[in-house]
Amino acid sequence: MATIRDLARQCGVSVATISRVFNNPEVVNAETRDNVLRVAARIGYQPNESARTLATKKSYMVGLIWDTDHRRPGWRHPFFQEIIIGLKTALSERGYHLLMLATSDDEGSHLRAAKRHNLDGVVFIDNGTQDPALTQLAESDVPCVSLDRPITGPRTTYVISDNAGGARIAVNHLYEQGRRSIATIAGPGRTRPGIERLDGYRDALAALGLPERSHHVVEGDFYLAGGHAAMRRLLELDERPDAVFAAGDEMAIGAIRAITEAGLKVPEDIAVVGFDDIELAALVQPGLTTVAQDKGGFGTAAATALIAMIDTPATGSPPPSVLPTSLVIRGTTSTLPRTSP
Amino acid sequence: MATIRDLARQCGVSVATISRVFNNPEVVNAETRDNVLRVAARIGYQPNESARTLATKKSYMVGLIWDTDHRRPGWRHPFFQEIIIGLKTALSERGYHLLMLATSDDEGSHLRAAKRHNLDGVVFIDNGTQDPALTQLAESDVPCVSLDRPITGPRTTYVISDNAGGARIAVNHLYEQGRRSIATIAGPGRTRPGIERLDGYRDALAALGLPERSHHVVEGDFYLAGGHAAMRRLLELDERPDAVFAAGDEMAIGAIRAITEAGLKVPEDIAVVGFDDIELAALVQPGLTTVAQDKGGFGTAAATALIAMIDTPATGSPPPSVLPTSLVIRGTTSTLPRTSP
DNA sequence: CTGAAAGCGCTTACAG
DNA sequence: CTGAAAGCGCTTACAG
Repeated sequence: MATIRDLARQCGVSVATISRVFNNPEVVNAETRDNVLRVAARIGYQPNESARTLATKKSYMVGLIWDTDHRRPGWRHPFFQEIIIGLKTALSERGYHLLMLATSDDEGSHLRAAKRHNLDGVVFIDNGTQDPALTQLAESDVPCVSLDRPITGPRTTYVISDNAGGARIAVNHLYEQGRRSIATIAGPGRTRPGIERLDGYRDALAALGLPERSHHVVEGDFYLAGGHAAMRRLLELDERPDAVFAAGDEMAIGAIRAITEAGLKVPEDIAVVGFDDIELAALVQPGLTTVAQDKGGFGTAAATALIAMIDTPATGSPPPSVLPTSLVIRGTTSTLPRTSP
Repeated sequence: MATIRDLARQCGVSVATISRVFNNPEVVNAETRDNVLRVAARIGYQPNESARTLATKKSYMVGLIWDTDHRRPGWRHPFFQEIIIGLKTALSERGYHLLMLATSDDEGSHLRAAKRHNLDGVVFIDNGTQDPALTQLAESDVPCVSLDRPITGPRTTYVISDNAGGARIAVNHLYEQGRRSIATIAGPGRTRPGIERLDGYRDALAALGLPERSHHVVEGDFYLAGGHAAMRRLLELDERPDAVFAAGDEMAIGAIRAITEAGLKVPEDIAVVGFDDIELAALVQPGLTTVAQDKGGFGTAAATALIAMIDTPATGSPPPSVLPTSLVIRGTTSTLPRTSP
């Protein structure tokens, strides 16, 4: 590997000039600059990032904390792949790379890992726990962006979907389809999306003048089995709902299965709306009507917020990004002719 | 951040001794060592990775090249998430981190990016193209592991599933279920898995003494729509098959849809076996019998091969890893009572 | 077992 | 616009 010294020698200039050509080109004489660039290309010179980071304290690397512990199945969510890609793409447009941190790096101290590697920022995907290592990181001076979980700190913000708004859209849609007995399979009460989607459901019912029946609210776990179990409980009610808003697509699919097993039809007997718009939603039959989250938007918003904090040291914490959701209407709420794939 | 100099001062030793405590502990006096460790913990010292990398040329970082270009939908494959997690996990157990490289970093020269960042190795996920930047990297002295695509170089190896073996298992299983007219929806002929799975299908037919009918082989694209279209062609044949081996789960699901639309039943009229065992395979109804790939195994095998090359400079290219596949029997080939989720 | 010193490849005031 | 020099925080022969 050619070093800055080699290049300087070949160009007959000092290493300082070489450095300027790459970091502050407008300050060097055009002719010298062009020559340096030409020679650099010829001998394949490129600055060593470690040396650069050591000198500048800037690594152009953003850490990603993504807890993939087997014991917590949350990471299986098909969203993460799209979120990470969105993040990676948005970051790399600004010249940053993504460093995936080992889960229990440095005795679980993510902050230490961030310092060791001179990370310019960190983004973390909610792991559903109140991990003290994440809190410590959020409270530090390292720019942080949290996905899907509100968390605060001097240079910390978060990105989240408009969960309540999405839930309202879902309920309103069911109402427009003529449904008047709308139940919900909620997410776990300890998760932010679980809470907010339930709030939105309640708000929508109230706004529509529909009574809220406590037995029409059952809690699931965001997974298929939980949705299935929750639906069975709803089916046992005397006052059977004619529609269900499930706070997650997997639960919605579990619910549909329970409905079908009970000999009822979707959407004729019970209409179903999910939340997320996972790939599967379009593939099941009938297709699942659902509230789509802007997966790519998570990555873009996170990258934007992070880079704002990185580039402007004076910036404290930008306001959280609340991503709009949108309704995707498919077969589970509408009896229009089904389309072929 | 405390530096090695601070720590040395507080311990009353030289920086060389501090360095040894962390890199070569057995060579320093036990008492001194314990004291250094104690003080280090107290003041929160930890070595700066950039400085360390600059001095040693070893970054403990492995690059991941994962082409997520929108124009190529291949990256949507739900496998990648599991593969990446397996890789990350296996790597971090050995102290390595994963750096996700921007797709078109440095004018597409991944080799340059690897050099700049002092990467110890690189793994790349097949993007389905003959990317010259990948070839260049494979031919360099940088340890490389390719996933799902054979590629060679002085310090390059790859990990791939036993595609032909998996295809044979699938066909044999259909045979055991009494099927004698077994068609296949093959993967694209330009992809390695596509070719190998077709070979396995042919081998199995020959071994079973079944005739191979050319019109029973149709090519798909690994996606649902392709599987659907391919199946429609098979259904138009005079000699309709009683079983189909689809070289990918999404194609299998597309095929099932086509069969259902034609008013036929799975598995009664036509049994179906897929390949991959994506999450969806267990969620569709009836469940999809399929040849499971060892997703986690990709990551583990890649990490093992890479670290062997990194740790032993004398090592050339380890032999490729061929991961065993296994049959997962579900409803599309068996009419046993369906289980609830 | 330990220390002084050189070196890794950059950047950046400071002079000119 | 350019160069000499110090410095970023480590590691590692080389002596002792």
